[in-house]
Amino acid sequence: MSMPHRSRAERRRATEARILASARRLFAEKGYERTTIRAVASAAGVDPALVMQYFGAKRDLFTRAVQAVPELPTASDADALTDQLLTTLGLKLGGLPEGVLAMMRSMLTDPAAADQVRDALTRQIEAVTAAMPAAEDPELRAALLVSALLGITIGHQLLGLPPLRGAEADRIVGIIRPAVKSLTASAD
Amino acid sequence: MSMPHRSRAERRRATEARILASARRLFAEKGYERTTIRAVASAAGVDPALVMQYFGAKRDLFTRAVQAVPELPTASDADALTDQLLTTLGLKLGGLPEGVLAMMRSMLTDPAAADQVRDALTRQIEAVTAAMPAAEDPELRAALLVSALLGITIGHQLLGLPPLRGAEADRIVGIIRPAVKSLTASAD
DNA sequence: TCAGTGAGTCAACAAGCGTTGAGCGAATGG
DNA sequence: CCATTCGCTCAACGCTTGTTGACTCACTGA
Repeated sequence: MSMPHRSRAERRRATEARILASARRLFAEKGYERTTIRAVASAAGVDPALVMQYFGAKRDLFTRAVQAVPELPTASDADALTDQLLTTLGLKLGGLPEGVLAMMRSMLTDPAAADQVRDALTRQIEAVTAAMPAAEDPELRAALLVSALLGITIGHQLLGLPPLRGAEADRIVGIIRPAVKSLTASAD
Repeated sequence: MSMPHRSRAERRRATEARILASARRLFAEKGYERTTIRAVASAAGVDPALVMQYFGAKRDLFTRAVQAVPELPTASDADALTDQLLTTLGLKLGGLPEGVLAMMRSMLTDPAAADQVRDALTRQIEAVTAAMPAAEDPELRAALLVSALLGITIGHQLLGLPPLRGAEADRIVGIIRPAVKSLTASAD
């Protein structure tokens, strides 16, 4: 059934990956505080002490579990910007990676996660500001736009708001896109 | 200096109120899990056991601390609806009550808080849906609208996103209101 | 074959948590 | 003035948590 004989290094990397995957899943599901090392270990079929041995401390495990997907290239025109926003916040391409969900889940109750999200969103806001034609208050408008999309992501992926829960991403994007475009354009 | 002689009942109600206020502040600041009974008691200048004696259990204290402000009357026309939405999500009238902030702070990591927020938002969504002219997908549009405003509230009150942090509510409302109105109207 | 490495387990620690029951001491009311 | 109530504290409980050090034992490489 299983792979017959793997080298020690292979097995080690496999267990480490299994632990990391369990950690990501649980962090995304329950957040930092309510996820215990014991639960991660048990989900990975391993002793709690091994988790510490491989990752050092719970905080380090969390850091490893949520370390960001590579930054998207800065969009130049409004259409590309819209797509970038929708993708970054997981409204396209079948949801967000579990690590990002874990970070979002913990951002309101864990200061470290809050800092990380704040930084990421600030970068997004700067990109949107730069790509925005000379409207009044471009920074504020960009921040409001990004926050609004964040809220939709939360309602959809983290809170499971009934009408959003069942809706496919395409229908959501279909409704949002024109609104986003009208906000990034200079007209109000 | 202080009130000279208060009755026993008065003093008791005063301490109970002090405990509840401390609980609200800490729950709003740190969320359910990271707020300890000991911290609440210490902030209220009181022994932890007294908190239990007055409120029964930590969960009950939380319930008391976040019990909702009275529901707003359902708006009939689009303008009133917009105002109601902006007010409910704390974007008008100088921020949200601390109990609501506490509920929001905990909604991603505490299942009970999540349920309560989901219910409150669902009611809001139903109100918006009902008040919306016959557009396509009114429920989905309403849910997206409410989620977007929720996101703005989070970015503003809970995350403290730099460009939103300094902005007064009036400027934010000034930018949002036309967008909300254009979304609640039937045109897309 | 055999010392040695290293993956993984076991048992325990200290700290912090929610929660409890007994007790103190001042205000109360007759 | 005395017995009682009651707001409040004290000290401790049982439990869970992150974390650690010693141990086991299968596999490695010479």
